[in-house]
Amino acid sequence: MPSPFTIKVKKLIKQIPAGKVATYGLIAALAGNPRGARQVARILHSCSRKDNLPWFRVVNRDGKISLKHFSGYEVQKQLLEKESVVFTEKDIIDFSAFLWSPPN
DNA sequence: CTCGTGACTCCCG
DNA sequence: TCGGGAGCCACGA
Repeated sequence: MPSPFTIKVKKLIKQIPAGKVATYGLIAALAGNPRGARQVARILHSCSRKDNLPWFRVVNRDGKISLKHFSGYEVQKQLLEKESVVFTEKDIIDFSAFLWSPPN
């Protein structure tokens, strides 16, 4: 039985539409735990495997991919670009255009 | 039950 | 401006 926090995180992630991204901190805050950004990351890692979550739509607060090259970085970038998310030359996502705004 | 481990973030030199 | 250190807390072994 997963904690309520985990449940909410999963639901929120699933609500992110294609072509948009969210930050770990945002998801954590919406799930009721502003300090749980790391847990979001962990949940993504362990749960995306069985729940088919769009983990690639979550990036760190800089709008950058947290993964290291050749450890999923390239894959995530490709998946996002496929959904028309644009990266700058420094591999940063423009939040003013692609940050997901959660419904009330 | 206890312990180690992070796809993070904030704070301070 | 930039880098390092510490806090945070859920999950799996």
